[in-house]
Amino acid sequence: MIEFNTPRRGDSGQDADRLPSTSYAVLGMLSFGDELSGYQLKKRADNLRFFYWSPAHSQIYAELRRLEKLGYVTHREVKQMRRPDKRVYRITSAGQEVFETWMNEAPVEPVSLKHSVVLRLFFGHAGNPERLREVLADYADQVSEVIEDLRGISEEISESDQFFYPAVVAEWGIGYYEAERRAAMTAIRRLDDRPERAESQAEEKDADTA
Amino acid sequence: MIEFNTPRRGDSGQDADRLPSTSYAVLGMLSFGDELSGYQLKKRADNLRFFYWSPAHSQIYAELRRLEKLGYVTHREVKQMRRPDKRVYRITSAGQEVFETWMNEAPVEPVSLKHSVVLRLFFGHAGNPERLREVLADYADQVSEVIEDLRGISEEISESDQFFYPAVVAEWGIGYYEAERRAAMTAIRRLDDRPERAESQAEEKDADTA
DNA sequence: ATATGCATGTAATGGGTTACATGATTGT
DNA sequence: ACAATCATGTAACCCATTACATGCATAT
Repeated sequence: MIEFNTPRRGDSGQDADRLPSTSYAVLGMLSFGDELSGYQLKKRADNLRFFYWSPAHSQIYAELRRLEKLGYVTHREVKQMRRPDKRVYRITSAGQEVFETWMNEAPVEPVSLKHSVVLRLFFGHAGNPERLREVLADYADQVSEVIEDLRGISEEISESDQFFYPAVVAEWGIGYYEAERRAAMTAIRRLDDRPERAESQAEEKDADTA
Repeated sequence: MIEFNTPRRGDSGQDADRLPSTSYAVLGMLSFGDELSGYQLKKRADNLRFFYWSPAHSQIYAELRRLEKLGYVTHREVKQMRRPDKRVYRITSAGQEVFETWMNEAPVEPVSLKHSVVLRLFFGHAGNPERLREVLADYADQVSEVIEDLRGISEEISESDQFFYPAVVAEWGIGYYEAERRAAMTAIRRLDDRPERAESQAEEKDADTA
């Protein structure tokens, strides 16, 4: 019988597709066609930080080596006087192809998020309520700054059609962070409005009511 | 001379604080005081999935072993007839302490998110616009389902004061996912409204306009 | 019968970070 | 003079996932 013995990666040396998303992020940044060094790539990756975590520079270099081995990028040594040489990378047509395939065919994955502030809110019973309010307020402030940054970026880029997609993303980001700010503030209000079960005499912890 | 030779992890066998956030998630789930098996813990962790990724079960078991070695949890073997024994874990007072310290003292970190749909939107130039619209619509649908789930959970728990904090988190989640839905739909509208730069004659790709 | 849920774990591998390393240039 | 920026890379580690492994019980 012809049995499909679970075609998993590692079968034949180098497994064609199924790259980690970081690879696609790097490929994507090169998909505009210009040549970029690892250093520049890292800086560009930081622009994605609003909706995608930014890998460490060492990771970018590792990624580039991998992509080159797969034939998706090539590099060229650029000699510079009075500066260390740079190695600029360019996407190959094979790279363009796999990137487009990913764009069009990859399944729609849910966001993966690690929201440590909300995690702390969830476990609010175990902490100091005052401090929790501070944490939330602090978070709301941080978010406000991000919104300002995004508004700035949005204005800069929404003129030119060249940045059409990034502009749409910036708008998305603004909506997202505004929702975060609202949520944090609503949460604070909920904490304030809570009918406290020992208002004045406090000390619910290690007190009599064990 | 008393020199602080960079107290980094790995110095003295087991490094007091600075646990990964997953440890705190596990500790938090045990901070209610009940005994839980690794299996139950995994299921509880899945409830955090709306705002915190859920680790693999093997990771939970590994985490429990680590926490036990640190003295933050203890386990007890529970014999069951006609069923494999279970090992239930309980938080220790040392564990409660470090957890509370984390709750009150940990710095307010920004969310770390990997939004692959937005990543694809950002690189929209490299894909099929029709397909991108589909992806966005698909995402909006998935988000709608999450919202329904959250609404259900919210109604269930918002009665009892016992689930005060989780209820606040559920509300936050609803606000967040509603913003996501709106953002996805706004993005679709932007794509639709875009003044297409070659509407009828198409073929901007590998055509003459190189 | 077969699948699904309960329950626990190990092995292999991978993705990623932090710290270590080096070295020149430009700005303060 | 010192710090910051450009630029590239390695080593050590660790967090985490996937797959492998086992085995009983209940529901379909």
